[in-house]
Amino acid sequence: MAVDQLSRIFAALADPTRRDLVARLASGDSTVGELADPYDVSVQAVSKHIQVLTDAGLVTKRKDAQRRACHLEAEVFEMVTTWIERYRDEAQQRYERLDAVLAEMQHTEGSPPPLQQQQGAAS
Amino acid sequence: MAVDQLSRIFAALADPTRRDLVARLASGDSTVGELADPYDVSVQAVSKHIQVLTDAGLVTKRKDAQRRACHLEAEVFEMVTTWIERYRDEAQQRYERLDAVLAEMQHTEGSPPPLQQQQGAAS
DNA sequence: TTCTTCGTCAACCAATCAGTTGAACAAGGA
DNA sequence: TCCTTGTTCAACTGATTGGTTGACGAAGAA
Repeated sequence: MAVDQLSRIFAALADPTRRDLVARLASGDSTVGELADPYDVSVQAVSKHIQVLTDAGLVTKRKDAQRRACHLEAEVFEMVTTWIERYRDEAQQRYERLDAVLAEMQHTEGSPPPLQQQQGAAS
Repeated sequence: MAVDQLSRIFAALADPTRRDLVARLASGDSTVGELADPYDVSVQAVSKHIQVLTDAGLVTKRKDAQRRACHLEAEVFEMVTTWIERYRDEAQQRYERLDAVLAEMQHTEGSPPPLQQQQGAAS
């Protein structure tokens, strides 16, 4: 495999159609045809999207006559959250070490932090 | 290019080099030159990677003479974890419901479970 | 002033991607 | 058996991406 699984997962979730497929699969397994129905692209295009999700390990398929029942493998999400939380926590701890004023900024989500307060990089 | 921020974040993190940049920025702010140093690609290529991270809102830049101090905006990660946890939890709950359904179906063993019984909140 | 450093912009190239259409295949139903 | 349905495969197209090189602007150093 040329690309690691984490890259495939992120790349798979970077597409809004594929995120929508994941969202719908989270509420129940579906066949390719059912999944393709709401979109105004071809079934083949949706089949490709599902293949991308499958390659990333996010979806598995089960044979059901001619149909393919698609199932969301939600455990794979752990790889993403584990990766993110590692660096988010690291950055957060750096924040807290840096300045108590900055620590308060972390609670006010939504307001962009001013750059000036990040002086003195920890390098 | 009307791509939403969540798509830009996932796309930005889909590249191993960019994830490495994020990892390094998590432990401290750095200039573009410092960030570019370890890789054997051109500075321009790394500058582009940083621009992708900036467009996704993951990195901000602060002017420092000719240098640009890059800073990781770790709060943006919340968008990702929020999205993921929503569907992971949903799938997890469905899985538990499915377990109950399957347990009940073990009376009538012999036929594979039809898809319809795995739908939690479809209709 | 001129030189050097740092970073970005512009143009280009090869590879990948998301979509298309048409064909093939597998399985049930007539 | 043939026909229909569900899905994938193959080939193609246009857009995007990750890389390159060369040139440029901004700012400190000589």
